[in-house]
Amino acid sequence: MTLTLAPDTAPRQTAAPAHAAPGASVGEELSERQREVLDAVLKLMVAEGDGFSVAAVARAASCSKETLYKWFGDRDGLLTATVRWQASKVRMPKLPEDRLTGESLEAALTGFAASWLTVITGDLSIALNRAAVSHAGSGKSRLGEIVLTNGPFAMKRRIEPLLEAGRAAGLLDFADVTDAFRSFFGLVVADTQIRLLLGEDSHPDQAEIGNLSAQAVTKFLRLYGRG
Amino acid sequence: MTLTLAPDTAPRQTAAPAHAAPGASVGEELSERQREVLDAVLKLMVAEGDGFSVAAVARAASCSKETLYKWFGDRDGLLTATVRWQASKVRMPKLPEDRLTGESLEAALTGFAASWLTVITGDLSIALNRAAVSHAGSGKSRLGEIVLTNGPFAMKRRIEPLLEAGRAAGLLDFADVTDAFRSFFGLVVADTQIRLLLGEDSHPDQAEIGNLSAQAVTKFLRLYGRG
DNA sequence: TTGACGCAGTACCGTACGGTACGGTACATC
DNA sequence: GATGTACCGTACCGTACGGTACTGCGTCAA
Repeated sequence: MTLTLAPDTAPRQTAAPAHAAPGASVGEELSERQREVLDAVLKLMVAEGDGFSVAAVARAASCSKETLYKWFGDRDGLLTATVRWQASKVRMPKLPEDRLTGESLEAALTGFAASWLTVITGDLSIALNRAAVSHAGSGKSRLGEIVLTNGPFAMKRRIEPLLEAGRAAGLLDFADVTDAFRSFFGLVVADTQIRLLLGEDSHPDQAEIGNLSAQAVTKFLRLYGRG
Repeated sequence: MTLTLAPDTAPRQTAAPAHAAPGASVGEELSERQREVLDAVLKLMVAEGDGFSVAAVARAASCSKETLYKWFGDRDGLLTATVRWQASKVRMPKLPEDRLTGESLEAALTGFAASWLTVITGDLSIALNRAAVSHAGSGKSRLGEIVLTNGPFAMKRRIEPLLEAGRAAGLLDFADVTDAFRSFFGLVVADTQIRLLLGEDSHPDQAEIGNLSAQAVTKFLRLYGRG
């Protein structure tokens, strides 16, 4: 299921300049060529962090700076469109549709955990999170907000229904779903993300991610499972 | 207890230029005036992220740019010295010295949790972590490494002995101390740090931190406690 | 064929910043 | 009182970069 961004996009900031990022909201509104350009930006971000120049983007994407400014307004608009474009590509595992059982709940939780760990340990996610974190510092752009919306908040919104369903089915026991989510997030992510963001290069492979996920879910169920 | 940095400092990078950061290692080696300057830098980082200019530092600290360059080599040296200086100021709660009981273990863990949450939710920590994260991206300086050493790794080194002691006293049960630490970290920090780094301004106060810590420790003990 | 248009390529401009140099002052040492 | 040292304040330099303007080329429509 696609992570739709539109509903979270919030009121477009005060008096957006007329030239500002026509297709800055979702992938649908971007031309093929524009998506190519944004993919080039993504590559650059992975390779060099967000320290690249607009000229470098133009070079990498074989397009002119003028076009970049026409399409995206300014450097920030370009970054914002890039982050949105990437966010629109992220998928999450789907929820079980029929009646929950202990097994299907555990499998769904493990699927989420593994999917989440795979995303946040990816080079792309690391690069985007780094950019968002530094921009959040200088309060100049809304990258932080966007990543927050499509990162932790999106995960929360996706998982909480599953937890509620587990409770409704008598499989889970908790008073506060936010608290349960917090524990789930913590057990799954733990110190992995911050260590990667700070530059440790210990990317777990799929096997390790599988282990970590399974262990995290086991612990979660020991805390919140019923029976 | 002071967080000594020297042992973790590792081999000074290849062929350090002659002018490079004489007092860049620990607080002890900095003059009063230098510490004043670094405190000014800390203030600037909290206020503006790491986007400030060296000229701004000179202005804020009432000293000349030339002096800054003489003392710290270049802008990176200045940042590095600042991060080290701050790290040297952080204290952690001390371990119980006599025989561990269930109560003293729980109290010690809760103390650690609260202390850690207090640190990472502070404006200073957020600013420094942001700077470290962005520098880790462009691989130009060692800020990430330093923060990693004095952040997650320092916490791990401090807590693991406590966990081992708890196991030795028959109060805890785990096979892998690293795994136990991971769970502890996750339950305590959860999504708090990444949300703050991404710009959410929901700083918990001391009461909330107390609650979060107690709950985290309760869960941790439910997972790893014996009896 | 002509003209409008979109875009690549590039030259250009203003500015901000890292880093250096220099003049001036306070203080210490002989 | 002369000499040296440490430092502040500021002017200065080179450069890199954000952003704009202009030129030329291919495409498409009339």
